[in-house]
Amino acid sequence: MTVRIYNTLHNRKEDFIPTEDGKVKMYVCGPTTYNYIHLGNARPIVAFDVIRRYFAYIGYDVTYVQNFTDVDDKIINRANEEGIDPKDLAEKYIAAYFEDADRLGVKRADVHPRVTEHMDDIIKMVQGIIDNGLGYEIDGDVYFEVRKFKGYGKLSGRSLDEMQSGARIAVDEQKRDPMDFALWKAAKPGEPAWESPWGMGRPGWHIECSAMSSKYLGKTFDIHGGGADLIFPHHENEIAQSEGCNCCKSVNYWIHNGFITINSEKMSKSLGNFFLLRDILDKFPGPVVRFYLMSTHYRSPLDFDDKKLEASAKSLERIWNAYRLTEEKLALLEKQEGADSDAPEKLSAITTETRKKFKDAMNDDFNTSLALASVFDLCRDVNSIVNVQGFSGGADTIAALKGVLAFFGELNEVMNVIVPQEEKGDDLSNELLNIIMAMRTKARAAKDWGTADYIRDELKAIGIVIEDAPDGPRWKKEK
RNA sequence: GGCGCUGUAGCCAAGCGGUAAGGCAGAGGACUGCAAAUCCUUUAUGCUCCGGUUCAAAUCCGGACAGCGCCUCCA
Repeated sequence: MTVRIYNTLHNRKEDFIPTEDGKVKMYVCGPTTYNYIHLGNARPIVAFDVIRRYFAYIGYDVTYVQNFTDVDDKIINRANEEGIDPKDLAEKYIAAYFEDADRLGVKRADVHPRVTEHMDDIIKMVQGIIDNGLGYEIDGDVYFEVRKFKGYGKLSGRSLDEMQSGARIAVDEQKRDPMDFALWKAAKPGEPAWESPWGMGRPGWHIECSAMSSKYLGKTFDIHGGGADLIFPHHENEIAQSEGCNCCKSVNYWIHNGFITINSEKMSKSLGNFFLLRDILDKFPGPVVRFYLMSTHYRSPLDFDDKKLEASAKSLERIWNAYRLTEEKLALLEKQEGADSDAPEKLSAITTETRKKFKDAMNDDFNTSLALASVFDLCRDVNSIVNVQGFSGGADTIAALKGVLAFFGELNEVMNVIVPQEEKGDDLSNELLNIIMAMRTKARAAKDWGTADYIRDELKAIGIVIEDAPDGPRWKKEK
């Protein structure tokens, strides 16, 4: 079965057909690095991380490019406020971006190009647009002439005339049309500037993505992603630039994620109702936040509050418990002799079925919510097989349990939250805990419930949870 | 004003014409010294409302109501 993708260009789901067999070339708009990223920024980062991981999982060779906008009005303003060099400011927040993304389990892109390192490519593209008769220069500024580009508006589904009637844009007198946008801006005093055929200046906002995507992925590539608020004008303009310069279709599939909302209102920097990702990550582990972001389809709005993250934490715990239970059962069985039952066949049937459901869900426009439902089904089935009283087994059962753990690992390649991260402490504290657990076991044997419960309560207070499982007591760290 | 999205149980959320997945919370039961974890059972004659098409609609069409987004920097 092929992957189906909701393509903003045609407002419908379409079969994914790569430009080159077996390969996926995708570009996602990255952050403007003038601040720490907020939760809303995290959504596309995770959504497209999952998409890219999924393509790799089903055998595609994926090239993933995500840019950093490191020259921009906001960066310059902010740097001026702080009295530092814009370059240093951008570097600081790029480093912070990677810290945040790492905590969310996001894989690095194959290339993270920066605007400041691609001035030649950008200038070349602006020149190409001018040479094709779609750009014009006035006093060091270069504009794209939208009226000259047939098909302007095809992504956002608007016509120039409709937009102008209700537009709230200030008309710049020197532009030929109010909708014309800047490809190159003449330098103002005190701003970073680069040499160009039109004098010192810097790129407009949109041209960077056109220049860098075609440089790394080719003139025509498969997937371009970003937030839904980028559809217009950013992505519309990208199409105009890329196709206006290269004279061929630039992107086959446009994918846009929905917004994170607070009380049903869009979370955004301009509204001021945003939460910094790192602040949330200080309250909830990365995998919990990642799971929360994947629990809703990427195109739907996702409302945020702490309660939802708490529910996500509990849901995730359920998956992790199933994994641990299997792990412990396996360890137990490896130490004792036993005979195989029908467990191996059942376990293998379950993984086969789950793998199919998981893929079907993901193939249908990356339906992570449905895909996770199949994982929960898997957990329930595995738990019920493994947790029966007196469950034992021989070589086949042991192999099947190993297979289940491997399957969790397989799913983890895509979701990256299925397998619990190792949370054991250092050797010394593990040894001490084992001694304490042994003391408690003695107390319980002597029916000294007071001591046993005291130990359990005190450990709970420092984040160690004791469970007296049928196979014996075990401990784990909370969350 | 133009374009577009959304409305499913207490909460979150799948579903895209064939008779309501999954998670959280709740109830009952098994297991347990008590818990925890786990399992079993249970929780929407109904999917904002009103019409229509169809043998069949949460799903398609029309209308109403409510909420939201883009059209301006924004993921």
